[in-house]
Amino acid sequence: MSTSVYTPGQVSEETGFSLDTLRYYERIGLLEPIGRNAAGQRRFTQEDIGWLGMIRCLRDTGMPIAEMLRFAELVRKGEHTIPDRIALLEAHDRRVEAQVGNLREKQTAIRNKIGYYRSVSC
Amino acid sequence: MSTSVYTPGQVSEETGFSLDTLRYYERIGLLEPIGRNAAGQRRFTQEDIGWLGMIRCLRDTGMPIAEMLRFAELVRKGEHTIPDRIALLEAHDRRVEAQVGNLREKQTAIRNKIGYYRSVSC
DNA sequence: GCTTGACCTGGAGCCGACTCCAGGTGGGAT
DNA sequence: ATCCCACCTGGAGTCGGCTCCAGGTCAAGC
Repeated sequence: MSTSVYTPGQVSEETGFSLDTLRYYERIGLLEPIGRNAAGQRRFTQEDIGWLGMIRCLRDTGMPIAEMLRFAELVRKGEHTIPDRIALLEAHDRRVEAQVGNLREKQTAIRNKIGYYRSVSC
Repeated sequence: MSTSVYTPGQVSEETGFSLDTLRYYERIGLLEPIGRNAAGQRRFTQEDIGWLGMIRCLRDTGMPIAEMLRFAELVRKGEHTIPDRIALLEAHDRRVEAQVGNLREKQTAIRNKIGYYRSVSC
């Protein structure tokens, strides 16, 4: 089993994060220091990519970076923080739920507006 | 029928926009110039409040201010822009739909993660 | 053996959307 | 009368989250 690694370009391609964003995330500690080859270039592992997938989920659901940092720290501190991680993710899940609810509600209003415009213009 | 007006404080209370945000929106032209009393203080009409409700919907569903400005201009230009307004709102509605879909998808992943953590820690 | 292109660094810049500030005015309740 | 509080203005500041830049290093293909 080859311990395959990925170049920044490949990771950017795969995760949708820009090269700058990947470097930025490493700088602020959202990613642990990424491994390097002899020339000092980053080589991401499968695990890094998995973690970036998690980051992607949290970002896309509106979690601020500050909170993702807290989550990252919990992960680093080891297994005994799993209950805390669950709590954090559950709280976030509730916010996502609320977000969807709010979105749906506002969407209905927008659709009503469209309907109104249609009734006026026809 | 009294043409009732509202103070900035009341409008802020009712719409959830801060006083500064209300002034900001007027400055950038998202609100038309708000009426004033003798002392130069703003007095919002029911219509202003209705428009702010629309703004609230669009903001909360992620429309950038630049696009709300375009919409505001259409509204100002009169009835003949109604088809354009419909088009704009429909495009936005599609984005909202996509947003909800993405949110749901990511939420599922987060819930799976929670489930995984539970399976590990129990 | 040279070019090309992907990568490196530290630091500055940008963008959207507010938010705050200083210094000033006016009006209603006590 | 006086106090206080809500309001006013123009302009500066903040914040989150990237994004860009200059100047440099390697590696591989032609």
